[in-house]
Amino acid sequence: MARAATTSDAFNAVAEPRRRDILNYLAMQERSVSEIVDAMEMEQPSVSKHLKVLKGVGLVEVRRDGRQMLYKVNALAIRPLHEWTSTFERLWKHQLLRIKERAEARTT
Amino acid sequence: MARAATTSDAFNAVAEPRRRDILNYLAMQERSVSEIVDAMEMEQPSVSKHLKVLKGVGLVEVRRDGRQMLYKVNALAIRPLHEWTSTFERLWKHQLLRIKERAEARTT
DNA sequence: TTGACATATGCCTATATAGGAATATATTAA
DNA sequence: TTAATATATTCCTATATAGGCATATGTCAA
Repeated sequence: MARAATTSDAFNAVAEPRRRDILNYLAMQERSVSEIVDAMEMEQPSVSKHLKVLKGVGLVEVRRDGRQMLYKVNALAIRPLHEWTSTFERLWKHQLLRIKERAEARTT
Repeated sequence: MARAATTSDAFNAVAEPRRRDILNYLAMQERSVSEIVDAMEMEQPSVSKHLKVLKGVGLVEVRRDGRQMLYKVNALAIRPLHEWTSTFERLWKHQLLRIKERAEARTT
């Protein structure tokens, strides 16, 4: 079997760096496709395709404004990723604590 | 061009559900490959390959113990994902607040 | 209606897998 | 040394893109 589809879930969708770039850009405010194209320095069809994937997994929402399509982030769709990573927070804090302890042991 | 390599970074590595399963399992404690195979109900070569990818991006660490290889999570490698998602936390809290406000407005 | 502007979609190609099967490598016990 | 156990690697295949290019669709202005 091949790799999982990027459209399958938010984890796959944000695995693509350009899509994270787009989400970062949209985090500031709602933007039209052409604004994204200018900011990202990507081809317009490429941006439209990435936006389609992001929309497919609910990471962005769109509304039409005349000839323009205005996209914005749906941050709630990112929360599951945040929660998954949070389950490891206890572990890395423990790691950092041990690193700190070792550093102090050396200085003492 | 094709899709980015899963070995390129942690974002790509955790995009694969089976690899997240493995990380979740290892979060509890260090495990040998065969323990992972039994727990995940996957073929051994498949597990070894996923572990190789995880190791490649620093998400797990290994040590040998006789004939066994013991893998454990390197939680610090997950922190960048957590931090990236955190940049959207303000936004989804705002969303939730608005949802709550609307709900209250209806009941009032 | 026609032309221009803003986006989306279709087509094609190169590439990177995941999984299955078979096999190689490493380590320990007899 | 040899057999057995534990993992890793190789080979092969089906599949899912991302990006480039051309083109279709949608909307507004004249």
